[in-house]
Amino acid sequence: MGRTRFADMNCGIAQALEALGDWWTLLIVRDAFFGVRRFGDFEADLGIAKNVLANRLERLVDHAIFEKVDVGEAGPRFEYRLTAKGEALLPLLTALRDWSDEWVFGRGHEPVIVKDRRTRRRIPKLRVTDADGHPLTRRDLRSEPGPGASRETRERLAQRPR
Amino acid sequence: MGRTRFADMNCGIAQALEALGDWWTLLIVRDAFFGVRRFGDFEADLGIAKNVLANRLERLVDHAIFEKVDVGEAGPRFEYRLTAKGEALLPLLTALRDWSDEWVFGRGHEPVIVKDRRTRRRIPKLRVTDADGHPLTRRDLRSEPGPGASRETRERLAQRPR
DNA sequence: TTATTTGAGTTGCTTTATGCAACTAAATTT
DNA sequence: AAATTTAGTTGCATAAAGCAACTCAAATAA
Repeated sequence: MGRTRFADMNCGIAQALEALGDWWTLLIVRDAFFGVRRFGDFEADLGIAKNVLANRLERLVDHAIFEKVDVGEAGPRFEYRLTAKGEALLPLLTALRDWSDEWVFGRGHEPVIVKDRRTRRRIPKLRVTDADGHPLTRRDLRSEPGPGASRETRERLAQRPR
Repeated sequence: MGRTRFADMNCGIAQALEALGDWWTLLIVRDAFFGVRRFGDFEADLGIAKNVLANRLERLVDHAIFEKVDVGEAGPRFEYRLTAKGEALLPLLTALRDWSDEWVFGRGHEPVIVKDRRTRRRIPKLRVTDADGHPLTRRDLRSEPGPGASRETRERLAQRPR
């Protein structure tokens, strides 16, 4: 039967997890954001098994998050580079780090601080806000079916208009 | 040996994935944001196996993302409720949805649209910005060791000051 | 009062994933 | 020609996920 995949779920979160939810995948993407590009560098930095790394990189290329480039130097030499779709994961990685900086390590115990290269000031934490920039919580939100909603999505949202 | 765990990595992203990175976990949290609270409701909504659901709920309670409450109605009846730490995952879920709305479904094909309950206006997409609200990309950022940085983290950031 | 139903799991078995070590292959350097 | 480097593949052991059947406690129905 294999593991249940989320690819046919009519939900953005499920779709993102289908591409990114395997063990190791987001740490590989994190490394790419730090500038890692080569198979051997991912391997050394993460301590991941070669076969698992090869599988994850293949999947990331299939999902057009990475692009595999032959840099034809000497012997088999490739680079895995972030595409625009991959670079667009910056808010996701930031949300992960924000959350554990606050709730796992605690304020004042962050291992890494991310700053604006120009101004050298910390970047503010991501917040969900209304159109005027006022912070919102789960209870302030209302989910409605969008143009791509399936019948199931419509029914579910009708039942649970929260 | 068991699967490599990320708990001892000195990195916020790794810590978040340690708590949230198992298959199904973030879909369970998503359901909780939609108001699901009972074992049977998670099960029916997700189509997840009972034993896997029980394991994920236990882990989420261990990580203080859910709180297990005996609502003592009739027979064994419990609710799994989001804690403050769990509610703080809103930006993460939003980042996941934002990303696939744009890069998987495409604009105009979103299955679900999230609005401000009061104003009925869509909530803006999350963006990583500088202190003045100007959008930043990966290349505009610089990671520095924080107060909780280990020696390894310091060395790594010194080598790769990107 | 016994039988049935409901919610919330647990147990056992099968199939995938992951971890680990050894091996391959192409091009380069010694 | 032999050794090295990079990027894998293959084979085997263990852990995780899927599935069905079973448990257990309390309420409800017959």
